[in-house]
Amino acid sequence: MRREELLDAAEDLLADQGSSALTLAAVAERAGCSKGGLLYHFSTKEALIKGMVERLIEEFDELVAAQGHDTYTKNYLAATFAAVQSGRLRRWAVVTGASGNLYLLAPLREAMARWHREGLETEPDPAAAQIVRLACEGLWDVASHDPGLYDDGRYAELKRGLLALLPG
Amino acid sequence: MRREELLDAAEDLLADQGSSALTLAAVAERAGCSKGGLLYHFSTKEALIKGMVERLIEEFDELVAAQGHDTYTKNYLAATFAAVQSGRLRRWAVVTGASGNLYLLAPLREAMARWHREGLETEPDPAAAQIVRLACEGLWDVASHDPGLYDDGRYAELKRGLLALLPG
DNA sequence: TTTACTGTACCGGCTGGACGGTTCAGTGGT
DNA sequence: ACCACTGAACCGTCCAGCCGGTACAGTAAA
Repeated sequence: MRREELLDAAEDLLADQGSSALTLAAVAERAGCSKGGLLYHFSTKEALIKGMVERLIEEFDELVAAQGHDTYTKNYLAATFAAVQSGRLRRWAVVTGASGNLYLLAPLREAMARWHREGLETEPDPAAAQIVRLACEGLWDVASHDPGLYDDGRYAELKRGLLALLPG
Repeated sequence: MRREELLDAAEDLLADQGSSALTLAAVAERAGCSKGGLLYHFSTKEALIKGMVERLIEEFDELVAAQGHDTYTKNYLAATFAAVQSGRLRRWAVVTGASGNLYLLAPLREAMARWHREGLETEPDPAAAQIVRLACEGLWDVASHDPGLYDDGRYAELKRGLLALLPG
């Protein structure tokens, strides 16, 4: 399926050249196909961006669900580290791609609202859970702007520190 | 001085219409002046964006310095809450404005790298300080995408919770 | 097993419009 | 006389979306 490769190409472009580099021609070239081929899969530029946003949300939700802990926060924590360390879910790239029109960003904002509320009140220590989730958010942000800040050892240490804040 | 108003207008536009709304004509109109007047102060669009980025960094650094705590992390925490709750420093808007060309974003990335390293190792509990700073980062992010998530009471509670993680 | 047809996937040239940036002759307050 | 603009005209570039075409795989009647 060429669709995924086109989304990857768009994210590549955003990640290493910024949002003004996201033109249909550039995406097509990066993916090794023609503009017409790109427009066959995504009939407008907006559709392409929507595609990136939806994929990001779906994949992260799946990643959270795939963790085997007993609270949403712990799963969220594990998923965040998995996403950030693998570098596969480039959230910042997608956000900047969608930042042109706010309604393209709306699904992501809704998802974020969900990620920071889901199951919060039923957790053993809601205040700690909230802090951990915010730190995860911050980690994602910092890691995309300053990739060299943490190495694997630092990540592991940080993860232990965050888990220690959570009861159980 | 019209300069500040022009920067405000640009941020307004970014905050409530997204980055593609940032055109010279739109900024001028929003600020209530002409395109010529805008170009009198900022001779190119890049200069305007650079202006926003520099102002954001300077104002936040001043805000941190203006707090009276005994560690950088505590000052950073207090400054973040002040910035987020007042809504005056619209970091997200500035970031999206600058996300078109990565070199415009570079000063902000350097500033972030600094904010997450400065004085970290000399603090009483570096691991806790790191978590608190990441949570601040996350708070800034979440607050800009989901402004309704926290009210004043929640902010106060969260701030107490974060301060409690720091020794002293 | 040839022919005719259908749908899918993809190509690439073209154009209309928007936008950044420039210039310049005013204007009004100080 | 100078600063801080105004307002409008203008230009060149860039780019999204359109559209006419191509290649090919499957399929099914004759």
